[in-house]
Formats: sequence, C-alpha cells, structure tokens
Amino acid sequence: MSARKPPQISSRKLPQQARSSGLVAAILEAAIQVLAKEGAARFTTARVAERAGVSVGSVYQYFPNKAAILFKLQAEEWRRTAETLSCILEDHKKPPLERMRILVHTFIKSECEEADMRVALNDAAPLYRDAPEAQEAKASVTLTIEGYMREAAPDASDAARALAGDLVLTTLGVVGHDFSASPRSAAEIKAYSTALADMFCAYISNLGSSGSSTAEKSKPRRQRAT
Amino acid sequence: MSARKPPQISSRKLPQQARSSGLVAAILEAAIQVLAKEGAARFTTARVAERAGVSVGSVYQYFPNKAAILFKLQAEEWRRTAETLSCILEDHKKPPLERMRILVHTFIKSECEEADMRVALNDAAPLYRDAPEAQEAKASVTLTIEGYMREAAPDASDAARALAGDLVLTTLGVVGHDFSASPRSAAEIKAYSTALADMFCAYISNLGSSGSSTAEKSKPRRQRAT
DNA sequence: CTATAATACGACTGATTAGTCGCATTTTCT
DNA sequence: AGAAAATGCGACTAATCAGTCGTATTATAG
Repeated sequence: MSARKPPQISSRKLPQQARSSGLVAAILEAAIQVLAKEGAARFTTARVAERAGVSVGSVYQYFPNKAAILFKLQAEEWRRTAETLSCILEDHKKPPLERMRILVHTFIKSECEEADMRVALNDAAPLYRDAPEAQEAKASVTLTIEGYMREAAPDASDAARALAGDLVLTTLGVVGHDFSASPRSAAEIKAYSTALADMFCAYISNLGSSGSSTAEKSKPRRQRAT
Repeated sequence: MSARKPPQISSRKLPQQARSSGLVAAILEAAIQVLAKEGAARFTTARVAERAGVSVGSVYQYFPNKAAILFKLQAEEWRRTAETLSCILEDHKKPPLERMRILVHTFIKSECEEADMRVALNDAAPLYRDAPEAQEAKASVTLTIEGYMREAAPDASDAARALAGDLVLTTLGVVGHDFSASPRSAAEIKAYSTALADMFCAYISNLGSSGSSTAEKSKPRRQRAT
C-alpha cells in the first residue's frame, strides 16, 4: 500500500432549501438499496442517482465523491450502534455479566439484519477507511466500555481493563460481522450469540482473579522473551 | 448482492515445460509485491505482468482471470496456516491450554508480518470469496480443532465443543486480521496475544463446568485442565 | 413581474482496466 | 535439419466509471 489519499469526505454544501434535504435523504436511501442489491463492486454514482430519481450532477452537489456517500452510511451505522451499546452497558439495574450477554445477543441479531448491505459496505471499506473522520467514531464507544469494565472487573489494573475492553469490543464487532456474512437461522443466531457471550463472560470473570499476562499458574511460568 | 458469478478459478493450463513453471512462480511472486506495494485497488494484471517481467498474454496462459491469481495466493496462505496450526495443536507433549497460548502468539505474530499484503488480499476478497474452491479450505482446520477440543474440554457435549472450536478459530482469524491491519510494535503484539489467549483459555476452561447458556451468578469456577 | 440566486440536469471527458488474438520465438519431436 | 507444437508477446478492444460543466429549471427577493 503506498498512495493513501485522504480526500474531503464531508458534505460539499449544506441543503438550504427544503427540496435539497429530501434529495440528500433520497440519495442515502438509494445508496443503501444499491449496496444491498448490487454489491460494492457495482455501487456507482450513476446507479445511486438513477435509483434515487435524480441526476449524477445532483449527487455531486451534496457529496464530494463516491466515498463520501459510503462513509455517511457507515458513520450513521456506527452512531446507532454506539447508542444502543451505551444504553445496554450503562443499565446499572442489571448485573454486569448479564448486560454483556444482552449486548452480544442484541448486537449479533442486529448485525444479521440487512446483512447484504453490511457486507457490501464492508467490501467498500477501502474507499473510506483511511479518511480522518473515520477515526473519531470509536472514541465514545471506548469511553463506554471503559466505564463498564471498571464496574465488571474492579480488581484488574487499569491497563488490563483497557486492553480487555478493547479486545471484547473488537471481537464482538469483527466476529459478529463474519458470522452475519452467511445467512443464519434464528436458532443459529441464538446459539452463536450465547457461545460468544460465554467467552466474554468467562474472560471478564477471570480478569481480576487469575493473572492476566502469564501462562496460568499451575505450570512453571516460563515465558519466552522477545 | 444479486449476481454471484463463480467463474473458473483453477489453472487454465498446466506448465509442461520448465520455463512455464518458473513463469508461474514469477507471476505469483510479482503478485505479492504488487499487492503489498500498490494495494488491492491498483492490483491489475498489467502491473503484475510488468513486475514479473512477462507480458499480460503470458499471465492469461496460466490464470483464467485476475481473481485466480489472488485466490492462488490466498489458498497458499491458508494451506501454510493450517499446517502450522495442526502442528501446534497436536503437540501432545504440552498441556492443551499452553498449546492454545502458543497458537495465539504464533498466529498473531505471523499475521503482523507482511501485513500490507494480507490487508490488500483481504480487500480483494470479494473477487474470489464466492468461488467454490474457497470452501474446502476450512475442512482440515475444522478437524484439527475438533480433535483438540475433545482433549481440552472432555466434559462438554459434542455440540458445545464444535461450536466453541469454531468460535475460537473464527475469532482468532478475524481478530488477528483486524489487529494486524494497523502497524504494531513487538510489545503490543505480545500484550494483545496474551489477552486473546487469556480469553480463549478462560472460555475453554469453563466449557465443561459452568452451564453454557445462562448467566452465571458470581465467581467463575476453577479453570484448570491438566 | 423581473432579476438573481439556488438547484437540478445529463451528456460528455479522460482515465483505467480485464481480457483477446494474431504473430513471433523457442522447444520438442522425428 | 525441418516440421510441429508449445510458449511468449503486446497492441488492441470493449466496457466501465468518477467526476465536470454548460445549460435549463425553479425558487426567492425586490
């Protein structure tokens, strides 16, 4: 990989009249449909425009380039996910591990809906993932998980907690995505979610008690150096 | 996604003379370099041919299309990984959980090497992932992990073991890939591998003892095996 | 109502690329 | 050596697509 170009990805111009807002919404909706129905490779500005019932020129009035459309879609997705995630993890009425289980089931189920669109959006990731705007999306989620981990594993060190939170979140995201890439029955979804939640809960439960950085205790802790 | 075309992806013709074997090798080597240096989007048959010092025509003598080159690269990668994985997991001299830890560290480290090429190969996945040949690659790995799980979690049911093995393997693969997508220091690699191994070991240890489908109440069960 | 700005349009351009085909070169066979 | 087969070549084709620009349409202001 050599030439990474971080082009402008924000809106070219803000809608000033009523019709333009509708137009932007129509474009985004059309983009979702094109992605889901045609896949990332056939996602073109022309097709989006046609499906939205507008001209390519109009598309470029509000999006500086093709990547911007995809990024907007992805960012909106991230925002919704982050919101759901916060609600579940910060529900202090339930015990932490139960919240984690609910989170996993909710996330995986949601991931399996509109799987076509999500897979295609992921295929198109190379087009937008290097944009600077893509970085900030993870910040709020990191804060949420850190708060949760403080509660769920109070005995672990800060560093261990941060790493564990990051790992759980990353795993949920990528494994969930991988799982949803194939069509799944409701039973499969449930079984897989349960297994994933089991794994997270076992991990989090052990964070405080058993040491986190060396091979477990019963065996001599000979560890390879770098 | 609508139009899935599973085109021929195997070799167009087998090398019959000595020079052709060298040519095929040169093409594959060039393909790796182009992928790593230019990225998936700029991976073209012309560039591969130029770098290999042959003509496009020659490329198409041995590969029916561009996807076939990428698939060959990926398949080779899978084969090597499966081999390493079997060696580690079937080393009966070591206790199961230690083998798992070694596996994770080995895999993540290897994943972080040539990360550019791997990321690019992944970006190109839409081109080859629907090929029928891509399915069979996972079979041997599944067998290996099932044998391992029988040893590591003898108390769990067959179904639970199969699901757990699949989950661990999937997680290792996709999380490893995600992790290696950003440049990492040796210390980061070590810390992350350890955390991931911790998670797997905690999960596997708990497989037999605690029920797998409901939230557990308090402290985890003992996590030893062997 | 007219002038002016905002919005929408879509034909067009320039660039890229996968894959082909007829011909040249090299190897093998007799 | 000479013929025949295998291999190698690269200019070329047909297709696709991102993004532009001059013009037409519509809304707003005066």
